[in-house]
Amino acid sequence: MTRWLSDDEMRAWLGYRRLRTLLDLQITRDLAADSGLSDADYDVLSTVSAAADHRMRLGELAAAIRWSVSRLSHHVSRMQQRGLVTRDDCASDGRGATVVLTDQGWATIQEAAKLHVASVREHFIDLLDPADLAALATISDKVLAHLDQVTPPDPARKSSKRP
Amino acid sequence: MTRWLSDDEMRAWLGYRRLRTLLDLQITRDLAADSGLSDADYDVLSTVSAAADHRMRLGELAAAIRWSVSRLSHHVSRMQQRGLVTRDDCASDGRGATVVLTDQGWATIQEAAKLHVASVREHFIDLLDPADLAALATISDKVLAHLDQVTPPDPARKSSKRP
DNA sequence: CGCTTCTGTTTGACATGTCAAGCAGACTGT
DNA sequence: ACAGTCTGCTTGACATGTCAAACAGAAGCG
Repeated sequence: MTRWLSDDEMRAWLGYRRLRTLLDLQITRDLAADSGLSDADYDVLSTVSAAADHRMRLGELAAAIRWSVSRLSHHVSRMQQRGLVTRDDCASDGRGATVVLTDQGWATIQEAAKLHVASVREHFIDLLDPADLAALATISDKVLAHLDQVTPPDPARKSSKRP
Repeated sequence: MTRWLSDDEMRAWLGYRRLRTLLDLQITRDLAADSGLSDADYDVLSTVSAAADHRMRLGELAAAIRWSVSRLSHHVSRMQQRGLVTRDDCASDGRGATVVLTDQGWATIQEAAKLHVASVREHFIDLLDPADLAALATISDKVLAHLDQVTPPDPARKSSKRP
């Protein structure tokens, strides 16, 4: 009954799996060594720094980086301790919380971004030729299009399969 | 100074990043729903089940799935509680611990594997054509070859860069 | 208004991962 | 054989992630 993976399919799948494991490990390691940031920190800082005024509603931010709101709330508390961000009340909504980059946070992410790009180039992008990059983009487009259907990014989710 | 990513490079990198995030999420979700296993559980069970006699030294197992020994030790304890594996003394080395699949563990992984393959096909492999699969294998080969140099799989590691 | 319900966020309890000891059995050289 | 060291594993303290409950303000409605 089960359609097992052929050799080629297995090679692609295991390749992806191992790539994911080792590449992420390496990039995380570099990031920590170079800038003292975790991947999580980097995601938060880079996303907020791209927003107008370097500030963003907590919920929006969580959605942007696909985290649970609770995870973000905890993590922002920790980053706040370290002086990277601040929490601010939201003018238009009394319940709201706004995450704001501190000066230190801004300085940190600017420096980190440079080193991070270097790391990404060294361990990934610069190893690939244009055809590889194009193929990768194609692959992710295909898969992401499918996943967006299965689990809509935000509208009423009813998980078509696996109830 | 910094060589930022071009549009194409950025597309490939972000595509990979998002792919990794969402695909893993989906597959993890399926695995939990279908078989009550976490990714971690699956890695352990499938690796041990592939070994002779369904048993494996703790250290070897840790190396095979690229975990720290400590992580594995903790996790095996939890899986032991759930009746999926057992710990056994090692005949040839008094310090050694051997992880052994229980009957329940074996039954579980066999069932889980079927559903897992289906999930991998549905959300990934079956979405790609042979050219995509080949490209993916090429990409991971290139990157993994590089990473193996930077951080040797086990021999004396001296981390050439970033001291 | 005053109620009910909804929403955005926080919180606490608990699961899982990491790091640095701790420990006991194996190995080595004298 | 035995002191010193190495190895394989376990443990405990702590960091981070998840889930469900608790809240307070916003919204809709009689």
